[in-house]
Amino acid sequence: MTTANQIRVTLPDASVRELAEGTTGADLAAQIGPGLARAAVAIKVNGQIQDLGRALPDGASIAILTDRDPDALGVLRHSAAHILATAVRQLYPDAGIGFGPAIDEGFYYDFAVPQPFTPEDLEEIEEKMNAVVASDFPFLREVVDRKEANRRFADDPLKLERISELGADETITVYTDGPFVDLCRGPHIPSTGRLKFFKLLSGAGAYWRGDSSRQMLQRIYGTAFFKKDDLAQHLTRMEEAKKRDHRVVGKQLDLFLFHPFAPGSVFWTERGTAMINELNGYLRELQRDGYQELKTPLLYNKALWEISGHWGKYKENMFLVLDNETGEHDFSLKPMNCPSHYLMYQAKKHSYKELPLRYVTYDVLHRNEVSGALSGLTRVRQFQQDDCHIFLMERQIQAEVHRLTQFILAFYKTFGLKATLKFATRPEQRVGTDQMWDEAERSLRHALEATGLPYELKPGDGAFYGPKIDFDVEDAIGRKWQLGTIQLDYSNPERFDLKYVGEDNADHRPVIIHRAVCGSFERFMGILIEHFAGVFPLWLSPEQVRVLPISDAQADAARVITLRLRDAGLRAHLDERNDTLNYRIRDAELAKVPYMAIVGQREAEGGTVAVRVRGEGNKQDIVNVEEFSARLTNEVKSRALS
RNA sequence: GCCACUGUAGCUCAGGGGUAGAGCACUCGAUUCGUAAUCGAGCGGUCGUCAGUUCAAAUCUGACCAGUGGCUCCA
Repeated sequence: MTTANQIRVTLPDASVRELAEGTTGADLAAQIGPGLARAAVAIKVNGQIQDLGRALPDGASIAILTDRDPDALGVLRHSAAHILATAVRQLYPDAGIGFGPAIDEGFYYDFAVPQPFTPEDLEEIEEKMNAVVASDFPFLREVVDRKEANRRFADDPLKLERISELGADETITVYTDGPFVDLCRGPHIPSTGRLKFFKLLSGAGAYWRGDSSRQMLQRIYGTAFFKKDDLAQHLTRMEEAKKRDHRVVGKQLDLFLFHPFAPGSVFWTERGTAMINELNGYLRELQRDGYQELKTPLLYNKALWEISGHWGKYKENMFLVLDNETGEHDFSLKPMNCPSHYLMYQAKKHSYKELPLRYVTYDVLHRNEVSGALSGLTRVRQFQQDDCHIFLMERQIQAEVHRLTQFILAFYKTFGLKATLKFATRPEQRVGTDQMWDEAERSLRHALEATGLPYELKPGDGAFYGPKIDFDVEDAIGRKWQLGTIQLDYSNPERFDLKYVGEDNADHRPVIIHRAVCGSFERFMGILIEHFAGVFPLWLSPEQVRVLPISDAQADAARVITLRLRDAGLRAHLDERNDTLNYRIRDAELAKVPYMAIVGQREAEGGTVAVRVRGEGNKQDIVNVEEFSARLTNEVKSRALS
């Protein structure tokens, strides 16, 4: 039993400590050791992160967070945002204060100011932040009542709006660091001096509350770390990401281009087209068995979209086409394949024996994205999905989801992409009854759990017609991309009155699964370019071999070799330009060509080539042409990563 | 669509109120070369588009178009 004025807390190693009532996290850290006292950033009390300065409650299980704890980084960054606001308020005393959270890669803060911040402003603000850090102001937490909160933020309508939305039972807290007071739930680092390594990165406009009908605030992005090296590494990684940006690499390697006459639509060069065809070929190969590939129209009468519901919900995103006979925009380019597959399904009577019936289509889709949303290959107006719709019976869902999940994960593995699964449930904007959603979510979740794979829950993130499993992949430099999806749909079978004849000779309603693996070829290509930084595996390389005669005397021999490699199905090119061998080797290395076949006097006479492997420098390997060709075709076939 | 920034030869970029410059690429010539840039010469743009200010605009202003970073949205 604890005596009066004593409390007991449990530490992570399960040991129990008796402390004087009123002991704070900082006191406890100091009791345990001076090293910990210095390293402590915040404290976890019953799983909740709190300030070190708060008194510990009796009976709590606690853990002191040091700068090595990932949770502590969020605290640091959130405090960095406050320090940013502190600096901005000193330089711009009238600036309104929006939100300033920690985010994955750093932090931001939104300000209501009459003029956007310039890069020079950011430098000045950063300097001011350094002064705030040097002052080492403590972060002071205060609990205030609503009246007091309104009084303190009387001059800031953004904060007043936020206060007015807080529930009656919510504790209102404010944090003060030196001259700056902010409405904030915390927690924070003990004092501003703990922020050592940070950098402001950019300014940008951002709507208040993320609502495009509200005022535009000026957001400042920055990042912060506990260790100097971590910050340096992060900045280096940003540089690296910039270098492998698919728009840069795509130009260097001559894969695709854009033109102002077709904003948001890709022109694939010969080399880029070769890659797209490889991707598509691989998908076709994987779906040789059990799938039916279809081609369907691109242009549809609006009657179809009225049934599908897109005319109401999605019209702004559709390219409408004028019908000269009616003078109306009665037609539209399809923004998705689903309805065309339903029409194909409807066209015949189906037996339960055919199910699951898998339709796959690579048709071109058009979505009229707002101009500001377009971005390289990742967001375009015209694209191709590897779109598959599966019509099946409810009792087949589990096996099918299992099959699809394995399929998708195996596909990503070919590229060395690691995937994580997310389960997304009903969104606010949706069609269908709650009962239908209960049913759909239960089946999909059950099927997902039966795969035994770990997954993350994303409530409210489902499609408007059903819950889904999303596949996020992580690329070579640790960035995440949402790619594949498995969506369960009980709604469209109703809308389109889809049926199959059961064993009982009666009509039944199938369920639909929507499935994509790449998402879109365009975006997937963008991701692959950045993932591989242009150094593609052989099977995917736009140019697989470059044949280099050492001098004109070997030009004929080299030409014959090139043709033999092409006959073997390899993308081989001859570089017989009148330039030095060194020059042409450099050129091929920069073009990331996986193999160079160099032909000199000796090779021409011996029916061999001197093989140079991309990135491996001068390591001569003299190989018979047939052997070389076979080696490469095998490597292509295996789709090996390197 | 909204906020900001950017838009000069095929590419990367410099310049900047008096009608444009570099490197690479390209063409030609010389060189015929053994594993990451041979030498020389030449071609090439009216400075995103359209207006306006000015004696004079690529340079200043405005609108529009496109791109970039964000917001919104999303494959």
